[in-house]
Amino acid sequence: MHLNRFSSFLVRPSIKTIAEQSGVSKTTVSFVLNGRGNEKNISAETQKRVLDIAQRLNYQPNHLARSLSMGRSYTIGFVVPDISNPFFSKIARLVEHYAEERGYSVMVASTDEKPEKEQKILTAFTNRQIDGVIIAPTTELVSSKIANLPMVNFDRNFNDKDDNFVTINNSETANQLTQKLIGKGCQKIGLVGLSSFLPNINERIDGYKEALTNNGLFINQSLIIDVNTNLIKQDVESAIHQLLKEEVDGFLFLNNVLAAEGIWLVNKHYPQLIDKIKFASFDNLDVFDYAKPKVTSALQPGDEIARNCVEMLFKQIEDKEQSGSIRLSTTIIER
Amino acid sequence: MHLNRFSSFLVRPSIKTIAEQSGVSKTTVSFVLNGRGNEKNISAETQKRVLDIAQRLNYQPNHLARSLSMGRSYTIGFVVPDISNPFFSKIARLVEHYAEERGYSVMVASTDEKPEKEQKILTAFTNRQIDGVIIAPTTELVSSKIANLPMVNFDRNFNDKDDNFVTINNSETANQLTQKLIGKGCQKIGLVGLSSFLPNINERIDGYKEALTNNGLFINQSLIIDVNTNLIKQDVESAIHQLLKEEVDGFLFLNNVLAAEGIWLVNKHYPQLIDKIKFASFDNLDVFDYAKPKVTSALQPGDEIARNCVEMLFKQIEDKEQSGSIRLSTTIIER
DNA sequence: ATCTCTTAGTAAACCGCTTTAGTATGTTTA
DNA sequence: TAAACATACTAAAGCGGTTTACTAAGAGAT
Repeated sequence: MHLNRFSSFLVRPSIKTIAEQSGVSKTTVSFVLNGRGNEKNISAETQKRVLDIAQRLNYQPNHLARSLSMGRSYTIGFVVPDISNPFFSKIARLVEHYAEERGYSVMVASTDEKPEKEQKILTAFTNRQIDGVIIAPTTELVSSKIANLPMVNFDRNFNDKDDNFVTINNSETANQLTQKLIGKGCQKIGLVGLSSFLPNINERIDGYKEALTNNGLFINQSLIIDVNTNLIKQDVESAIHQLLKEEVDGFLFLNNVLAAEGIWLVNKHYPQLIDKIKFASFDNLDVFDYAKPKVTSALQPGDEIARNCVEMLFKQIEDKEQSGSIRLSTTIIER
Repeated sequence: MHLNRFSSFLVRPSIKTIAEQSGVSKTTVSFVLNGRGNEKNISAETQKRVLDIAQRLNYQPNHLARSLSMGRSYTIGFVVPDISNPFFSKIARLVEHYAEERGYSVMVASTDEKPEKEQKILTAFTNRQIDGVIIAPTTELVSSKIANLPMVNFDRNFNDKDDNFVTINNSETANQLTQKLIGKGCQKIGLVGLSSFLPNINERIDGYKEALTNNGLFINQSLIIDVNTNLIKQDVESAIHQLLKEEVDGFLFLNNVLAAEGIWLVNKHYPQLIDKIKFASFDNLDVFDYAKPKVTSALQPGDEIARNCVEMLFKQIEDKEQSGSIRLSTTIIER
């Protein structure tokens, strides 16, 4: 055994310490501290004695030992492509909040949209015995499914079965955003998306196409651009140039990162066009509130997403019950 | 013992399983799997046999058991006021990255600037036996210091001794930002800050005052406003009204949240003034790049902050060595 | 022929908790 | 007056690892 960091001058009290000092067995101490004293017929005096001593020693349970013994760590994982993306960090905050309410802690990690990194993270987390994971996956997660880890997907999903999945009405939202642009007079709308192999992104593209068709506009494949996640800066830049060469009069960005980057580039390279072109974006950003140009955006219900994810996960962990999928509505913010 | 989630149909192999299947003791398996086979005189054949079987069974170590035994969890905590604040979430991402490089996982939590919540989080984390914590504290953390948990402070610090602390040159940066505003013709600069009991905030205020004095401008206390963290929206709104009543021609915001809120409000209530007033903000926001009005901001070196925090923490954890404080430089981005 | 070294391992304690299957004593009930 | 029951507790195994202190067998040195 290694020395732990307390042993040199201060030993963290364990239930053994309490047991010795109160003259009862470890078993009794464990029962009392877990509030099972009455159920287990421990007399009131003994219970009081144990509790007093625990308090006096400022006893804190070793959660690791507890977890090892119970096969439950009361810790969940939150795995996303990039925790510094405001969309994800807002949800992280809320997940943390709802998890804490139930005594769970949260480990986070970013996958960078890389399947190998995702796999590594999931392995590290399951080895740490997390009880479940909330994830915006980058790939199919087959091997973790096999390991039978309770899991809730959000934002995207690769399973054929729409199990344990929290998402938004992607195609409808894209349809509405496109409709707004058309309503503002746009006739030629460029779409800047990414990772079009992601189901949620595909739905967004479908919504966009639907809106065009409904309004008698052409679907022009050269106006639909798929950016490489690993080359966002460069790819968005060439997308902007290309689309403006095609003389688009509106942009639909499929997420906040693309929108922020794209708008910045239009500002930089084509300031004369900035007032003539309309912008719409999936995901809201706080700054859209005051920044120019005005951007029409789709606000995802972060709080509901987080709450549903946590609830679904706990349903799996605690009740061994699977959930179906939930599709939440976005709020279109017109500016 | 509870059944763990595998037991119904699939038992996770343990070193015991490997030991049985390879006909050696648990001890030997442990040595081999930890790469100490040669050191411990385990023959090459035995090592190969053990490793092969481990691989075939797809053995994954139970990190909890390991941690319990070793008194080390290879997990650290990252505790900030609000993980959804981009300043913190960016650092979180980097901390996660540097921690992962060394095989550590990261638990995060938000304190909401509330000391009781901070204390609860720290208790939950230490009970989970984290090896150390990187924290932007809201209070003095006396009790955790007593528990002897390796800890690195960043952004702010309440200890008299400047130990294990990563920060930026607050007063110099505030001075420079103020100077920039003056250089743009401002004569009456309103300061919107918060939590002025925080040492780092105080330094920023000092820098602001210094710049005024150096330029022969008056320090007017009624232009220095302290916002209540729990009432940011309301307080910033009244601050803006009050300062504009005083006819300020420049704003210095002491962090990104205040800046975003303040600029939005000026835009909303005083659009006619937006081009006449100059804005400067501590912390950069991506949107400052393209948003109007132009904001001069101080970019904190997130990567260096994160790297230094992680390094300092590991110095404490692994080498039992304390570090002094590091003060990093910001980059002023003029717009 | 004995002593010492090296090689190749292993038994068992331990980390701190939970839980099962008891025990011992007194109290009812038939 | 023995059997059944309730009360108040406990010993010990187990979770899955790590580590210390040994053992047993063969090789080399004296």
